[in-house]
Amino acid sequence: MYDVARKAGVSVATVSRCFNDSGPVGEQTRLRIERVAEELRFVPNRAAQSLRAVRTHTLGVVVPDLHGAFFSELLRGLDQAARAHRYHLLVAGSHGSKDEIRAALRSMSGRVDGLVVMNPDVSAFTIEANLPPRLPVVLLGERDRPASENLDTLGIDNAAGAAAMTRHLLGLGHQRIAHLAGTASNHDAAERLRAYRETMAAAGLSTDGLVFEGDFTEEAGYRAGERLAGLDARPTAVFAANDAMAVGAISALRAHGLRIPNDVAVGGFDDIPLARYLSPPLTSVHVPIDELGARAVERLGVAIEADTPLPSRQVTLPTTLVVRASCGAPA
Amino acid sequence: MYDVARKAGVSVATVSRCFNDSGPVGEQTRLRIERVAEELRFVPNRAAQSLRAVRTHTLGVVVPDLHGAFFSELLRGLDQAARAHRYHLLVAGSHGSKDEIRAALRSMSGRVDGLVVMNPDVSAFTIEANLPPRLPVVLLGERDRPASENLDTLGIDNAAGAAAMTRHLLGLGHQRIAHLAGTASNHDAAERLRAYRETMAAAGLSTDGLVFEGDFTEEAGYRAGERLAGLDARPTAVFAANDAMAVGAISALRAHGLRIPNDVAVGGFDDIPLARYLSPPLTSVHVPIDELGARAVERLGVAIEADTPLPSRQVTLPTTLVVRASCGAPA
DNA sequence: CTGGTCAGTGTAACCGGTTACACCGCTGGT
DNA sequence: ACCAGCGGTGTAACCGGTTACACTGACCAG
Repeated sequence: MYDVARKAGVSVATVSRCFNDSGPVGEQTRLRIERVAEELRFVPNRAAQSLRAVRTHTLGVVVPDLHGAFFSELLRGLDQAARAHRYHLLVAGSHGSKDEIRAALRSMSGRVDGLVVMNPDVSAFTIEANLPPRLPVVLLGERDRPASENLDTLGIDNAAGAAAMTRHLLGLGHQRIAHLAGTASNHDAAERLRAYRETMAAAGLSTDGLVFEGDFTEEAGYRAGERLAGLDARPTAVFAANDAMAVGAISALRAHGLRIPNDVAVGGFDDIPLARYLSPPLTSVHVPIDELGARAVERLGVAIEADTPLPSRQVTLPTTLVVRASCGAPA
Repeated sequence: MYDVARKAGVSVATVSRCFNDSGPVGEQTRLRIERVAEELRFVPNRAAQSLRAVRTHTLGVVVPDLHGAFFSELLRGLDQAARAHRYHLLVAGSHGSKDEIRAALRSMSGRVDGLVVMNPDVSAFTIEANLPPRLPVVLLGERDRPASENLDTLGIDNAAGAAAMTRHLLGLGHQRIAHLAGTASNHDAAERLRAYRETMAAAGLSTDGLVFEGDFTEEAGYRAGERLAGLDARPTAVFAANDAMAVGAISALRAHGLRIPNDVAVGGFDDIPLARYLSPPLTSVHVPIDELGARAVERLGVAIEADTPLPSRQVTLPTTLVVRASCGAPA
């Protein structure tokens, strides 16, 4: 900037004002500065700007993984909302490791105005300890009540969704309904499993030997599907804790010559965009993923704008059952 | 930091040295500083650090969209590679608009050490004009030769992949092979279409009425599939310019009572992770998406480390045909 | 003619760190 | 006894912008 100022024969203050419309600049001067800036390919240094302005116009996002349809959707929702509020996104994958979350959070300090954190296993306490005191944070799908005022919590109604799916399958006459569980340490996964168990129990049915461990990947779904296909008392329905595992399970069941939904009915969770295009279209529990992102950004935007700590709230978004062909329900 | 220094009874220099191991600090002093820092929840301001150090340990990523399996995979590849090199990721979606690309690029200045840009329609020139002169940039899938020394180009062999797929379908005896084209302005899409046309022509076959416009989405694939199903001289095979459209097309064809691959053979492009789990598993052209990310980060890392402009290169990664069941080839 | 207003501009402090350099006191070799 | 070397520490300049404040000259109302 100093170079631009010198070459244009003005001071840095004038250049700054010219670029930000933050004060009167003579027409001639403005033109001269703009020409020189282009010539020198001057682009303001955002780090310096945010240092001085204390505003970065950037939101940080920390998610366990960048992989898969769910996070892709989430990121899209966040991106859209962020753009609408004129924010940029600084993204980090934490890969579930506490050290990496720590590093990711610390790397955000001073570079973001607010933070969206999805933390499967790490406590809110750990998050706070690695962040500057007054930074607004929205936690996605957190189990515990937030520890401080700056933490806001946004989750989805896992239990209601899982219960609805289980009841739906029960309503179709299924008795042996298997569950492909998600990553054990994950809160969402645990909730879905719990609701499945409770709903089955409420119907007087046992879940012994019907719960298969998984980790939310297609591969885990495939492996579970294979084991399931070989069972003596084969379940007549499968409720996967997410759509990716449902896809994997269907693939394995098909490979074993079983028809969906005739031989085995299948339901998923998340309702990823792809679900409706699968064959058969996948019955799933719709999660308003993009709304999750939109709400998170919204909350942060308000807190940042007002420069006031986030009033600690806990919001749970509803989930809805979306019936398609994979469960064998009549159209 | 000043507060920490005062409370610990030392100067800011000592606090800095303590945090970065950049100089000797007495054992007692170190303990005292660490205790105070934790108490005050002091986290160093990265913006200030990078301003002084001129290093940000962050790579910028500008992609047309954050949505879909392809970008999800790309982001994952970039994230993995970045982590391996101890870099963070600053992500922006450009949404194909020139203004947004401009804004995204300008927002990166001073916040990243290097940049990965995927620019479907915008010229390398536009990119350079909105970036500081010496910033290393890797262009993903760019058409033109880069304009400057700092621009590196990384692409995939679209033509070879599309030709291989077309030849494969021809080899299975198909004559009326339709093509679901990607976004018209997109370079990859154009290349795939061109190679398809040339391969068909080389086999003495016409492509009149066999090319359907699309935009890389499942929905576009579905719509094309519907039109295709209703055709009098229905194509016996479909080559979609990406897997998402293949999925959509399959869904539509199935909805019209057609069997895959018996009635219509289908091939895709990208080989997204899901492809193998579809029913039937999708024949596709494998694109080393994660390697794309890894290579890009690698190149940037070298240029940053050496603090020398990127020797302008143009690298094209090979693509390979992956035959699965959706094309009806014998196992 | 004078004082106030305002467009247009420059000077310098400041944001929050890093680091070159200076300084002090102690140890140990000669 | 003297000086080099080193551990431990402080001072202040610097990174690249923003902005409060001061200043100048033109214009205008009283």
